Amino acid sequence: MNENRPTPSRRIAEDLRSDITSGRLQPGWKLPSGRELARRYGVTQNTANRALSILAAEGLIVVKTGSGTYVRESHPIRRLGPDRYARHKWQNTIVTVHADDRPDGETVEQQGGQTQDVALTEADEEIAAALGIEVGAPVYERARVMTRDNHPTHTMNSYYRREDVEGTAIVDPRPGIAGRGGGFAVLSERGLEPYEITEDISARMPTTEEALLLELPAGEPVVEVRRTTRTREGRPIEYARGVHAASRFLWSFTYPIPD
Amino acid sequence: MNENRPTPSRRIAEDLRSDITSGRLQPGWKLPSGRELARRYGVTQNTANRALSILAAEGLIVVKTGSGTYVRESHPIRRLGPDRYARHKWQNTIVTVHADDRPDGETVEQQGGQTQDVALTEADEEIAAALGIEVGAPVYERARVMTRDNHPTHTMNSYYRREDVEGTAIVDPRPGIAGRGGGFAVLSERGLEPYEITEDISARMPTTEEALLLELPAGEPVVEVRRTTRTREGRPIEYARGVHAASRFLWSFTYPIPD
DNA sequence: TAGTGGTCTAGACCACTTC
DNA sequence: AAGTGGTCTAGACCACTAA
Repeated sequence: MNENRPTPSRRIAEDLRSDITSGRLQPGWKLPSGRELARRYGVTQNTANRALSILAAEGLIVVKTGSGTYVRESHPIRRLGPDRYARHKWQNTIVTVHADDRPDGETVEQQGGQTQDVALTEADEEIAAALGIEVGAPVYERARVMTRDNHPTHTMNSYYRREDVEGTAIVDPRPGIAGRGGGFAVLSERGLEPYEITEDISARMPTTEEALLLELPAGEPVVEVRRTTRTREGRPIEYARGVHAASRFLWSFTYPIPD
Repeated sequence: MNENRPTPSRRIAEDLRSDITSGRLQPGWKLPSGRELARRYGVTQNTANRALSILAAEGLIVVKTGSGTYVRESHPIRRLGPDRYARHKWQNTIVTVHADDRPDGETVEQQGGQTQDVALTEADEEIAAALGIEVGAPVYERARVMTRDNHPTHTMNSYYRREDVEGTAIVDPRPGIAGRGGGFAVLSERGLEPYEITEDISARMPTTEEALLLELPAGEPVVEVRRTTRTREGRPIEYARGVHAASRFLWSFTYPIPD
């Protein structure tokens, strides 16, 4: 099947798409209803709906069932660079347990919140390789869901060797500890000062669970970030895996050209 | 509408999905046909097809019209890091014009090829900002489509200030010049040695044109890379914008934690 | 309660691939 | 020629939203 044979639904989608990209339909505006499009183009409602779902899969519109379909509004995009791990942001952090009376440094996450779950589990192959331990070895998992303006934006699951964090605030299941820098501060106190980070970045479509958890509209991919943190000696102290709603973030790296 | 109400099509999709993730259906294997599923589940072919298109949108299967649907096979993933720009890869490159008699250094791109289009055009806002010039100023655009095993993997459009590359091999429309390092070598000869790179990385669904050009299956997002190259003095000499098939690449960055 | 998107059945045809 | 995915009409019902 020629992927671009003009079928009625594709023609309708095309019209609407050009209305959107040209600005005739502004972000946030409501599109004609499926029944209205059906009437206008002399097709079935089913066919008109198909046109809408094409645009939804492209991420151009957002569907609010029962209400209508709307031109997608772009969120402000957060630029993520190495700075967000900067030492001065956690170096002098007093590790408190309650989110409310945290002194400062957490203005980084302003307007943001997070849930937290801590569990002792076993290292799978990926975690084991990253932390330099055996598969099945006990690791602490700190699972977080970050939110912004009351909507989830990304998850971040950190893994630590058991002996590295046993008894520390990291393992305290109460929320509040270790926003961005708390974990690093705790590790530092333990003599495991973070020195180097490796970030691996890739993108894919979300699983159904992720789509639900992150409230992703149809047509929104996710970016997967795998982060390994090591001491100056190269000893891995944290492995983290995060899933981000793609439209809300941008990763930025600046580096000198290597020899 | 509850996004997870179990409808017939979703139930079928769910069954197939678990067959795939569990390994009962191996990558490359053929799924039951729509008509067969319809018969098995007692639904319309239309409904069965809908189930398949759900999986396609998730990127789990690949559809070969007229032949069948198949469990998606994962490509080998290329890991992209700063090394690919390393000086030794282009420092001593003799800039030849024909791809065939290139001395070496291009083993980097083994099994790969590229098309090339050069044009003199006008800087849009984004390009102008990156290159530090006025909007509408003349820039050379070098548009490339990279292929691997005869399939396109990504595009890369580079932009240069006109005066920087006028008369150089970069502007020669014949293919062959400037695979990875050629452009850098030429700029170096002009006294504009690349020193620092900034890469901005984001992901989204492809436009219809991109999907066609990159032969993207349904449910494959793209990663957009914006690269700015500067001299030691901070003078921008190249701005490039690339679109990558997400499933074929991974970006990796290692850096010390900043202060 | 009226309007919205979402989904379904039943039946049909098209373009493509495979043999 | 048989089988495949893709799409369509016609008509129907459901769950949800908003007034």
